[in-house]
Amino acid sequence: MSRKFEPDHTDRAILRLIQKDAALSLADIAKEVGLTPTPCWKRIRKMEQEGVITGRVVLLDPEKVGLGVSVFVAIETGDHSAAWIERFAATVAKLPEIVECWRLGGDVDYLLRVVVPDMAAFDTFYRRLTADVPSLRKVTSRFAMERVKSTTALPL
Amino acid sequence: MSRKFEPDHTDRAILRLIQKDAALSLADIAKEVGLTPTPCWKRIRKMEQEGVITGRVVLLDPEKVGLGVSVFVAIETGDHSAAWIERFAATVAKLPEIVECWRLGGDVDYLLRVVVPDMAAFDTFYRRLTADVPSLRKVTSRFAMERVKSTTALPL
DNA sequence: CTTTTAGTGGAAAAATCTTTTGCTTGCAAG
DNA sequence: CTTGCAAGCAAAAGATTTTTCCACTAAAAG
Repeated sequence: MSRKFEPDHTDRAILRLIQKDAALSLADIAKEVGLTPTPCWKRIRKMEQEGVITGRVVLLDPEKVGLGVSVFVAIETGDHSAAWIERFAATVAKLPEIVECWRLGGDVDYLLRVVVPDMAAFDTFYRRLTADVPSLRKVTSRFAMERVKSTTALPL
Repeated sequence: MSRKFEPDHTDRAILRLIQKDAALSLADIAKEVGLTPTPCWKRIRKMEQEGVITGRVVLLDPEKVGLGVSVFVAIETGDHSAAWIERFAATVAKLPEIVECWRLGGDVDYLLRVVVPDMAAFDTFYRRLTADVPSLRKVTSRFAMERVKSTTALPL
């Protein structure tokens, strides 16, 4: 499952470009990587089919849409059963404020990033989370003061 | 600076759609939100000009391109001077493995997410980071075992 | 040595999508 | 009233994407 794809130099050049700006026309991409639009398009289509490219999305300015508050929530659970994990995953999937959830190794079991309009909304979220998920041993919330860097572009 | 934009119901519907799939044609978006392509296009262009939409990007499967390891690095600094902060920010901007960097309130000063191919690469990164940045009081690295959820779509 | 086949690229045509233009309507300020 | 936006629609114009078909190369097969 999920066999690796071996992008060559040109594939990587294409990916580097469209990871930063997916609005580039094929003609522009082609010129940049030294090809014509057709082979460029074939490479991109192939990478989409192979699942290397998982999607094209629009990014928003959180402040501008009134969602300027990001909170990191570190969770330690007291229950590591499969049933608990499943339930937790379901809750995470259900709550749209949770934009990221990682299972970690070490002292912290899960790390979430939660996006809300303000502190009051976070409180509402927090109550819902702790009400929905049983056996939370320790929950630590840290508020983001500043987004120093944030990119969706992987270091290719 | 960065005045807020007040998207109406239709704007929000458009944003919800293209946050998930920016490859949708105007005709599809228009049909979905109950408009024709032209006003749809005008709304999108306006939101781009206003800075609500900050970009269009392609997302990749990290595993497929051999960047399956994400590490969260929590940093506590011993120096809170403006000079240190500036230097730290410069280093963060320079290192492409750092895909996210947040300044937090509370015990942890900064939280980074670092993307690398494997543990060895993380070690290389870690040495470079600690060599480049002075006055790090405490650095805690936590490895991601599983990406339970990860979306670029804000909860509109 | 050929011959074949798979892989990669290119030019041009076809199909589709984006962007512009011009017109219409509704509504509110004067 | 009527003037002046603001928002939407349809159709035309302009680009871009996608297809089709062909050429070239290198490596495997005969």
